[in-house]
Amino acid sequence: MKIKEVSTKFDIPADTLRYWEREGAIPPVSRDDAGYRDYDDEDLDWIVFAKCMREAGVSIEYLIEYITLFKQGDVTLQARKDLLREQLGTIAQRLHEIQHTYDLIADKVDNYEKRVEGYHGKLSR
Amino acid sequence: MKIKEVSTKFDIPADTLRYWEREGAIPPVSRDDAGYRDYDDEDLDWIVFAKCMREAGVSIEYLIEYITLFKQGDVTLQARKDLLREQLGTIAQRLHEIQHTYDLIADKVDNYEKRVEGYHGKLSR
DNA sequence: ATAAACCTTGGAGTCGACTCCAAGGCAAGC
DNA sequence: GCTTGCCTTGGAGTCGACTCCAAGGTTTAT
Repeated sequence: MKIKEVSTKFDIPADTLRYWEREGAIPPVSRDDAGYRDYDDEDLDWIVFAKCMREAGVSIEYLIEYITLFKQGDVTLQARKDLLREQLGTIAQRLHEIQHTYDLIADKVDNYEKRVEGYHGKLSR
Repeated sequence: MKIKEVSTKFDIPADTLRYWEREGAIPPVSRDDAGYRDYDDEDLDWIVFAKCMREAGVSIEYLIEYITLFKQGDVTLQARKDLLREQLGTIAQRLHEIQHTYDLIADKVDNYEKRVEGYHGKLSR
């Protein structure tokens, strides 16, 4: 799968895919004879992983750290687990914050609902 | 309440509080005789609102838009409601993305849990 | 009345994460 | 074999959101 297809499929700019790889936020991608990126299933899994993490607000730096450990093999299993667990905590917290904001705004919208009605009532009288 | 107290109370750098105000992401803050910011309850409410929104990933630009409408009074009630509702949608989406990532990582951690056990088992044999 | 600890503004600097070239190689259709 | 369209790299540029001065005013404690 060439870079443009991947870009379209996951809705991530090709430049960003290259950037992630350059930085080491995903492992090096397979290449064809011409030196073109040719993503296999494993590469795609990493893209999905990186995309999810980025959406959840995990920094590139964290991803790099994770990949660095990954490249060192099974010796780093524990370390990777710890890293992920730490992220899990951060994400849980973020989740609660956003949940909280969601409730707050939902409430505000409700209030506006009423006020807008009242306002129109006044105008039409 | 002076800026440093507010900064400590809400754990937001004073520079950021000034920045938000400069940009118009919150309305102008009350001042004392010396020209020092002296946050009243209403000002604090705006800080809380801005903080929540920022944590939920809402851009400064959106906040400015909201404040701009707010300053124009009741004529913009409907517009403000629409704006908030739009944000609500975006935040809901973000919430689901993060939830999804949370589940994914929780799963991954579980797997690591097992693999780490196996790894240790091998070593001690 | 002087030092320490606040505060002000305007403007410059930083940082993370892209995003956009330029210069050149490869590939498919006409 | 030439055009069109994709691909490569390295490096520069952008953008949002802070973050950090410098120069100067105020307040408080000693």
